[in-house]
Amino acid sequence: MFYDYKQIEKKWQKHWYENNTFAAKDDYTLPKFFALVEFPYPSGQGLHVGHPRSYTALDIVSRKRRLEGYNVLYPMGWDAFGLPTENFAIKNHIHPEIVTEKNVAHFKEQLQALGFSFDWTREINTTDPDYYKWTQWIFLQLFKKGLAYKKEMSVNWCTSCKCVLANEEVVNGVCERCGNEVVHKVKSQWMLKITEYAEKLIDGLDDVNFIERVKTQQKNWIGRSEGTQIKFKTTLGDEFEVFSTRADTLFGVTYMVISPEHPLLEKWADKLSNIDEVRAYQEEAARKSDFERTELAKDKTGVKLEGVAAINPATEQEIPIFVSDYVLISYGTGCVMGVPGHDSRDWAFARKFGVPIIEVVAGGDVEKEAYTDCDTGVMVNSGFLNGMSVDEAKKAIADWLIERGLGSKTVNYKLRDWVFSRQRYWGEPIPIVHCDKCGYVPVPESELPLLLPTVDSYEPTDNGESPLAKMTDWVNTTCPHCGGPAHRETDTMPQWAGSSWYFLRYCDPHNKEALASKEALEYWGPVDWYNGGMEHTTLHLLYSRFWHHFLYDIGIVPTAEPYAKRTSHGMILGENGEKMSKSRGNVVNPDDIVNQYGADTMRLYEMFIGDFEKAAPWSSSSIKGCKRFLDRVWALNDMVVDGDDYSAELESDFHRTIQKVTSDIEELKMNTAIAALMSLLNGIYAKKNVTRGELKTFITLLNPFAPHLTEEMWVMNGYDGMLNETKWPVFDEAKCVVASIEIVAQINGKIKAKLNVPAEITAPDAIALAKADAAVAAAMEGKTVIKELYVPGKLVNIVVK
RNA sequence: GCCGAUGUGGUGGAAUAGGCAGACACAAGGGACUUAAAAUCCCUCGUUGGCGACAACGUACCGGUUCAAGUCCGGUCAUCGGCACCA
Repeated sequence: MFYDYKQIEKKWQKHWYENNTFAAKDDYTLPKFFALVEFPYPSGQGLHVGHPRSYTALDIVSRKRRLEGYNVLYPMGWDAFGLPTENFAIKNHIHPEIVTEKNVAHFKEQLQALGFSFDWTREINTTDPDYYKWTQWIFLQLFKKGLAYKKEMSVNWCTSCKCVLANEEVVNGVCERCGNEVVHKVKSQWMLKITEYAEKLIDGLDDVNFIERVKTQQKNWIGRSEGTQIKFKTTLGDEFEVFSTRADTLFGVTYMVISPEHPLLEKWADKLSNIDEVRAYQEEAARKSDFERTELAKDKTGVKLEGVAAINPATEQEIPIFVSDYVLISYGTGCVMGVPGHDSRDWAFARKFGVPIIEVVAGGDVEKEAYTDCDTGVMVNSGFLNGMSVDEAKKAIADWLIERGLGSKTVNYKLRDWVFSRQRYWGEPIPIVHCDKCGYVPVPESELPLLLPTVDSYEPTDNGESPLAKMTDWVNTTCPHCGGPAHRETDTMPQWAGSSWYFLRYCDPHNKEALASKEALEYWGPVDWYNGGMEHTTLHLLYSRFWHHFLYDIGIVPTAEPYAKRTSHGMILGENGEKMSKSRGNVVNPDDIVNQYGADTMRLYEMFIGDFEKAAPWSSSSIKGCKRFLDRVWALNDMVVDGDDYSAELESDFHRTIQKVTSDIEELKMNTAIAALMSLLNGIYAKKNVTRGELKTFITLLNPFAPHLTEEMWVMNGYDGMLNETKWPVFDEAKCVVASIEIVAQINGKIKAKLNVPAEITAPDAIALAKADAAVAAAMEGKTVIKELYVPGKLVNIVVK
């Protein structure tokens, strides 16, 4: 009988949705499993075939865990604030709320058409005031603890989005989203002190089960480096500090460099005879965009300060000070010591500006290039450090500096504080009021949510203010503290705000009193398994870990780390092996696939496509194999014979397949799990019939992958209850082995024969059997046996000469 | 430049802990069924040589360890991802 996937899939999707079949239970005594996938941004383009790769994988894990008796929470929601919706609204003069609503409805329909077992009773939306009330509440807690602060600073400004960007959103000097130029602009911005959590965010990685590349990427991004902070006196009688990881090279310091933005330049201004030249250089540096700084900056520029010099504390010699933009104001102290002999940037600078190069670590040729090796060199020209290794010298010089009050051990991070303001409309209003008398005052918690007002135009202003700034009725308010006139903050939060805690809301999504009840958070937290894209490693994943650590510190959540386990899926590429994009014309639309092959085939194919963690190109012909497999499964309906047991010829195959599918799913090796099921099906076909017991196990194993087809077959064949309520099959280890196995006989590692032997055969018997084989005997003819070995279940190898 | 990953047939990819390389599929070729096509079913399918049972070679490249290497070690090349003047 023909398998009508369109009708069958729709039927079950409706049934599951109307009956809340996959709703998590509120019974907190059951063993729990919280599976999480990144909730989508509901764009106008609809679902991408990349989304279902992640969603299907954890859907499979969730469905299996339910059959194993877990209380599973597998939720879904909408990360709906954000620029594309706002830009669409500007262009078409439609309120972003209406656009969002429409997009969400479309996404939801598409997700349901794929048969995911999401708990739709817990659906959330970051733009819902009942939700963003708590986003604002968390911000206020950060503010109260001094972790949210406003700062006049140079920010990344996207000229096209007319909006500031976080450092993480600037890619190769251009805007991550639109690809347009990013320039520096001094603006007053809300900042979150993520740097205060740098250490905890590194240490926390030891307590979680994240795939290694996520851990290393986060560690590199945070960029911890240990070194020494060293004081240098100047000829003007004052002093300044530098940070160095190579304090051992102090005797080789022949100049200093300070960043063009450094405040010391102002302090020294009237003492500098070439101040005009310095000012011109500062202006030039400020004009450079990030793109110019990173792409064109390999050639060193700079100006020597006339009228001030530094004193090397080790040699007590005067050394020149330069200003140069290769030193960043935002890292370390904004000043560095120049060691041209042992740092390639300093070497290039020294060569260009004629600064002497001194060798202090022997082993290279500092006339030709900087010698940066720390492992093998020996200290020279370095007074009391001479003869030491680099490591010994680092310790000795640090002690020497500390004793004299000239230095301290310091740790620096590449991580910067998080720029949290956006001059845009479609985001959570920042719940702060500015009062001339009282400064920045939080909106009282009782007044949350601070609703986003309706505006006439969503267009950002050219002077860089949010469209909210034009809403004077809304902006002008009274100070919650003194009652005097005050105005509201008009910047909104970045898109990352709502997604930094959304998983907590799933635990208790309708709670009016708290972001979630304590009991719910204690039962469900932490997320047991979180799968998502690598592109979120240094953004969403880091931000949400930061917020969760903070919420832990103020006693809201039960663990410091939000996610016990993190895995990552590879991208699905276009058929030509390139990234899918409209401009390349290689986009595959999930709706078309569901229409043509059905959801079960789509799910199966996305899991069979290859290694889950690797990128894989879409293939419109390979998917046919998956459809063919499901058609063959359906055809089992006509092959059923009585019998609750496995047939003798397939018994061990069944046990081994259960074993393999069970473990493969947990390791996200879906492709080999499916291959095992295909092999088993081929075995059933060879036998030409299937017992009721065999069919039951087979469709239960296949159920997480192809839930509609298997549920229908379950009902058709009259098994008890529903398939989604049955038990996951168990295997018997003893029955996984077969009585007779095939081993190979090798001479000097080359295969000469294949032998059928009993599984329990002893080594001497196996070797004797091998020797009895004609081909083996022929190969041994006239040779001396040196060694004989038997690898149980695998092979016999006879070494001869 | 630094950090990480990857490299296997025409294609996607398999191969616990070093033990039959190419599972499972796709594509291709041949055959059956059919008026025909689609669908389905059966066979072949790493390369070279041979009519042939068979032999030699083969997991990016060079070398090493081992009875045995896709897998371990040293080096080289290529591709992808991340970071990139971070002192």
